[in-house]
Amino acid sequence: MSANKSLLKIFNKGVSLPSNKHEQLAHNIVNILINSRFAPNMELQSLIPGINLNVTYHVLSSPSLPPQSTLAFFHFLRTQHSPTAQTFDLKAHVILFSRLFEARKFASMKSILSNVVTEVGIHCPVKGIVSLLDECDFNRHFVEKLCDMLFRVCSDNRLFEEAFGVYDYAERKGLVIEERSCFVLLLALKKCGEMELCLGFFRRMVESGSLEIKVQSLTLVLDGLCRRGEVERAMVLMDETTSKGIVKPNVYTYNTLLNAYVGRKDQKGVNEILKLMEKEKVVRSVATYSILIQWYASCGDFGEAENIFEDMRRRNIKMDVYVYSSMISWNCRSGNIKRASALFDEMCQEGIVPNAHTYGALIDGLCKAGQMNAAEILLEEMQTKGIDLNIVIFNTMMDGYCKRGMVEEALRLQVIMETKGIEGDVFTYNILASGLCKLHRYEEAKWTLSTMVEKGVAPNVVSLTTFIEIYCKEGNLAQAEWLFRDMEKKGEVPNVVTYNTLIDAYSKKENVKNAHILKSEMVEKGLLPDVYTYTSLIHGECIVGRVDEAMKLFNEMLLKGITGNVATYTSIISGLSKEGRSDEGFKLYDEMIEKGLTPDDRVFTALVGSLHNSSSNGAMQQSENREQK
DNA sequence: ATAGGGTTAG
Repeated sequence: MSANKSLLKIFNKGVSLPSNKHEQLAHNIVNILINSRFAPNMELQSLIPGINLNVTYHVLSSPSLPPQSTLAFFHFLRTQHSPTAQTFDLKAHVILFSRLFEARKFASMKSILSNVVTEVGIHCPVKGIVSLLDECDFNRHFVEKLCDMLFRVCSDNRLFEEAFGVYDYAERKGLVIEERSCFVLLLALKKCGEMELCLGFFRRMVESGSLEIKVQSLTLVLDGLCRRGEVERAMVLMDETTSKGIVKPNVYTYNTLLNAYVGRKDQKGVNEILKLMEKEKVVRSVATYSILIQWYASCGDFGEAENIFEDMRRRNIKMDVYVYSSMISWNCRSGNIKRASALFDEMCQEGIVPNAHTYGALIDGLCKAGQMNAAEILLEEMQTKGIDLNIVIFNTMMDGYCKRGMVEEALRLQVIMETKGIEGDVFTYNILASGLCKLHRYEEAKWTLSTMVEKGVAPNVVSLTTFIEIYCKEGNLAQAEWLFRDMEKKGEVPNVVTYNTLIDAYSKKENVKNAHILKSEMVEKGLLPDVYTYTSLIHGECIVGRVDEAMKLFNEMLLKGITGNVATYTSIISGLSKEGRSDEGFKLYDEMIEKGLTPDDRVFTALVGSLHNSSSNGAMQQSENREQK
């Protein structure tokens, strides 16, 4: 009711006299609308040329017209083009909003507001609406609601400047923006990666004092910080807000922080959160257990991961598709495909429906184990169950084929994928290129990597490293080195693998000097040499006959806590054998067995060969003893 | 409303 009083006030402002004529026309229109049961008709259409803004204001604010008809009239104006005058503007919108507000038609209000805010034709719609609200003496509840809605619409449309403007206005006028709306802004800011703004706004929310901060808002901000690696800042923020009793963290909050610490392998942090949860008597959820499984599995402690899983059963925690997918994935990664498959069957029996992630994990496991037939069966099962094959599944299958040298099958899948309307991504092209490279089909590999650029897919470090690898394999180290340096100029950062690729190439070309230079360079850049770096260098030193240098590198590697793999031992044992140092060779062979590594033929050949060069017969004796075992 | 799961190069 009081909204109508205000309407007349707005209406009178800036209306040029005489308005009688306009008033009369408005009156006629209202009558036509009422008589036509509020549906615009031909008669109304004929009046269009006479309608101007003043007429519109009158019609929209007419108390005798029900809000539904006001809305109908508004839509009618939008679809008609007047040859003589503008028929509606921001002010008309605001009048309409006040009518819709009266009728509590909030959904219509919001959708029209959203159109206004995003419409290209209107200059500064948000500022315009705010100043209209400011100038006119509207019902306070209406202004508050419209501000809240405007704020939310701006947030939804990522118009952050405007949203802040509305918030400033509301704050100045003492109007309340709902917490839920603030949450929408926080969410949008986080999604856009605007974490500083997000955090800043959260602080404003806290400082406003008039808002009851919900735990969801806090958790969202903490998660945003954690995802940027700023767990410490997140912890400080949680301390600040919880110690003042502003908001109480729940299991989601703790899971967020726990997950962040797990992600950075921070044992102390993990323990701290678990302790806090216990202290605050926050009960662990399925997600908490899921994160703990991740924690133990990523530390390589699969036994403890299984224990957690069993513990969940004992505690009657309801399992879900996340826990099973994670367990399946970890079992696949640790090479236990049987267990992974059993878990898959088990979840189905328990009525937990596997989704694309679950299938993805198992298919990847099967592909990596070389069981392409089983993977194909699962792929078909997905289709019969109506689970959409996504690009990750296709990439996984393609990689499986490539790893087995079945590039044609991978290419066939690429075609199927494209006919399904899924365009290849950077993974697809990298997988195909490396598959071709493995088969020494370098021209096709290069062609694949060039095609991706034409298709608008930006190459990443992996693509460029593969390119470098191709040049290396072709024996064109100059071109490889050029691409490597050019990559840095382009702002792409070479990683450990990139360096390893070149180091390996130089080592194999017996240019150990350059290989060492690259190793120093990567260390300078803060990249940590890994088992591949050392293996390449050791191999390089061995083939140029500097076995002592190789041994030095080998010990340096162990000192850094890096364990050698089959290739490392093979290289060093071969190197020692060639020099006839069979005692040392056998010693390393034992070490290798102790570490659970399976030696391949090359190791045996080398060791047997070493005996011919060896002056020690003890070694021969040892070897015979071994064979008896 | 906020948290947890699957893919790539040596």
